[in-house]
Amino acid sequence: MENPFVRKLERHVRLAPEDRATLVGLARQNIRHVAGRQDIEGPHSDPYHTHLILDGWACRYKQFPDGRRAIVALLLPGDLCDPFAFRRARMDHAIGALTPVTVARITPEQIADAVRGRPAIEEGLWRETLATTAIHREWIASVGRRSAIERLAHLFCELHLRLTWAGLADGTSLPMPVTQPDLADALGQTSVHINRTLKELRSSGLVVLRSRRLTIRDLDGLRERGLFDPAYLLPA
Amino acid sequence: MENPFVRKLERHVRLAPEDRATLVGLARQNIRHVAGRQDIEGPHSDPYHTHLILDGWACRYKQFPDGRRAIVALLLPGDLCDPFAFRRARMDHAIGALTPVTVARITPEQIADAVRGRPAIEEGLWRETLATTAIHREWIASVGRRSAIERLAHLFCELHLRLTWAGLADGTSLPMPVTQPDLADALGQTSVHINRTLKELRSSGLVVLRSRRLTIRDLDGLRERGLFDPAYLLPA
DNA sequence: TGGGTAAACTAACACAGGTTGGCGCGCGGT
DNA sequence: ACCGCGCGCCAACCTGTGTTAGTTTACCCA
Repeated sequence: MENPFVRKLERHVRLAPEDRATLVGLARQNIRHVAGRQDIEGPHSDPYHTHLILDGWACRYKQFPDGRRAIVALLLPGDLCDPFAFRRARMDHAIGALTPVTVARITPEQIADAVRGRPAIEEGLWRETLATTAIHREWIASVGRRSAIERLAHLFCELHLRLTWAGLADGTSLPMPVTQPDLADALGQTSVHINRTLKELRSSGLVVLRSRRLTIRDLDGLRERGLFDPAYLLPA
Repeated sequence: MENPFVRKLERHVRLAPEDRATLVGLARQNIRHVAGRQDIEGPHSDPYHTHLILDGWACRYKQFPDGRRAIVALLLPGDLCDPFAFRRARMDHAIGALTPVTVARITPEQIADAVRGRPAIEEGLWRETLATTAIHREWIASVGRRSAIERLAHLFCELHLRLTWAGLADGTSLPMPVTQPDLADALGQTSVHINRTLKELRSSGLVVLRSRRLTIRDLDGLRERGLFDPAYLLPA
């Protein structure tokens, strides 16, 4: 069973065995467990470490004074939060655990060491960063111009691919350990409407979501419903 | 009258005179003019050059098969599109001119040359890139959780600061050379509703938008209305 | 095995924002 | 000076999604 982090980087670059060993080393030190619903990094903190998600799901979110919450990114196992973030000090948002989460805390020095003399790793981290930006752009388009059902279908398609590449999906069935209010905050809707939309996706025979697991019944249909084009996720 | 590009980088790092000269040099070669409503970079192109906006406004946008358009970023004078994008080949979106635009086309080699031996420039480009990501996150939060009037107020506040830092705002009055349908596509609404919202902002005495120029009548009020916290735009 | 609790689910109603269609101004071109 | 047309603007109507207020289900712990 291979490391999701290594698997994901290998989509972008060819890694030598020593590259792989270096990466696995990063993922073994400084392990920390965070309970579900707890912050991994507070909203105004001054982060020093980068976090590598080893297990569980987390999110970046912004919270408004009146309590409204916007989830601006989902962080899955193998995702690295801001490998180069040490260049910017103050957090303008927070990182929270959606489920119980295991992370490795990595220092800027460790990253610098891992990158030094290992161009493949640097290139891989770079491409991951660019892919993350592409996901941000797609989310803006989604929340701005997709309907409720398109948005949900699109998100499911994205997560299907991301989890597949991390080695965490079982063909067409994937873990989905988040609540409906979480999905609502990620898609800019209410949990009530997420529920309605889920029902519609189910009754159209596209997906089934049960006991924290999503099963895609009709992948092509789902992609069509969500106007999903995987181009934005693909490596160059 | 100083270069907006140089001004913006100087918000992040201290530049030596030779740094400045290098940057000004980048902005002088390979000038290209693009008419309004034309693409600077097509939706599936394989870009080689980075574009530095010298004059006019542009945007990144995604277009759906049925014609819906989502503007996912606004590019103002002094903005550099993807300084490091040469690492990723295929465009998953397009870059279009909203007004007539003047750009400098910059090759990866030129960027590498400018960065070599000039750590301040590299650091500055980095921070600009991180700031861009922060803007993306804020837009996701905006479209996801802000109401129509909050969204528009927030965008105006953001543009006010960005243009001020580029040296293009006149105190509390700024150029706003985009149409209402453009604003609608940027904020995930319809132009009709943008118009309604604009009227509301006007009648509350917050802003006036006339002949492509926005005048902010009550900056504090506008920021409050848009739940605007400039933290996400600030350098570390 | 039951009781507490968080999440899933639903129905009824409310409203923000979308849709359609139309009017008129202002500006660029001839 | 006139024409054309994109854009700003507006009104009436419509609908997708939000709101409120539950009931039901599933699961954890005593």
